[in-house]
Amino acid sequence: MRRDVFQAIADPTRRDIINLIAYKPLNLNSIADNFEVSRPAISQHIKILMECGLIEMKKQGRERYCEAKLEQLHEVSQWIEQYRKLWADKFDRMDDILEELKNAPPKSSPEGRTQNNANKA
Amino acid sequence: MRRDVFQAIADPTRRDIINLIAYKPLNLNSIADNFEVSRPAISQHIKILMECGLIEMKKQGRERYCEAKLEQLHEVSQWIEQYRKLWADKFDRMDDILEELKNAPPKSSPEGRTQNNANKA
DNA sequence: ATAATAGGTAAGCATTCGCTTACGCAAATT
DNA sequence: AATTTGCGTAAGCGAATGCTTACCTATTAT
Repeated sequence: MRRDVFQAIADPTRRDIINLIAYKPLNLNSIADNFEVSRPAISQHIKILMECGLIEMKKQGRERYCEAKLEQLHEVSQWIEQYRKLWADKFDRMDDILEELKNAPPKSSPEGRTQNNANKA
Repeated sequence: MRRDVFQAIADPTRRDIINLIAYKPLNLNSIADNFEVSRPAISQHIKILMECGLIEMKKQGRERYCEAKLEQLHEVSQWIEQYRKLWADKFDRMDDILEELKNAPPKSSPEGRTQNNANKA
């Protein structure tokens, strides 16, 4: 039972769930109302999303509010980011921006980050 | 048989394959040499990566060189990007950059792109 | 021509996935 | 107290996944 963010967002229903609660937490039944599949199916998706940290549950009476905690997307983002220069300028200016980032001093970040240090291309 | 980029990069072996050939194309056996699993297993992974456009094959004699074509990662990147402001500043300055992008006029892009127009948060 | 090499693909198999129905329990309603 | 509502989870099932072995066709080497 692999459980990582890449796996979690591979399922379209789970991405839709994230879409749905990204900006406003919802309880489980409200989420399930937006889908064709059964409530238990949604419940299982939510469980997976929780297990890799993309969702947090706030218990409130008998309801469970699901709140998106998308920090973990960073892992995916980073993996893609390392290749961005191989394709990005076809779509946007992001690679220029990244170049700037590498050359400019950090703005508001203390220690503890070893970000753009190993870039071997 | 769903076949999309999210699904394709969900498998760690496939991500490793991409890693391996991102900067230098390799033929299939050379790729397979880097993994524990059998050559056919790798061949099947390559097939999947090809089917969603992340890899192209250049036939060269009896060898097939696999070349990474990572443009399709854009789809994943975009999906994540829309939520970046919900978490990014915990890790880097990207959200500031995105704000700048929205306010600044485009640098080297003509028409035909409707990028950062709908951002409802 | 024969053998070796590169690699595609089918068949089979164990495991995982996504879903359903069924059931259970706690909180809220009546 | 009894019922309803919200939700977790087990069991079961078909389909998909990832792997293997076996076999096949092309290209290259001898």
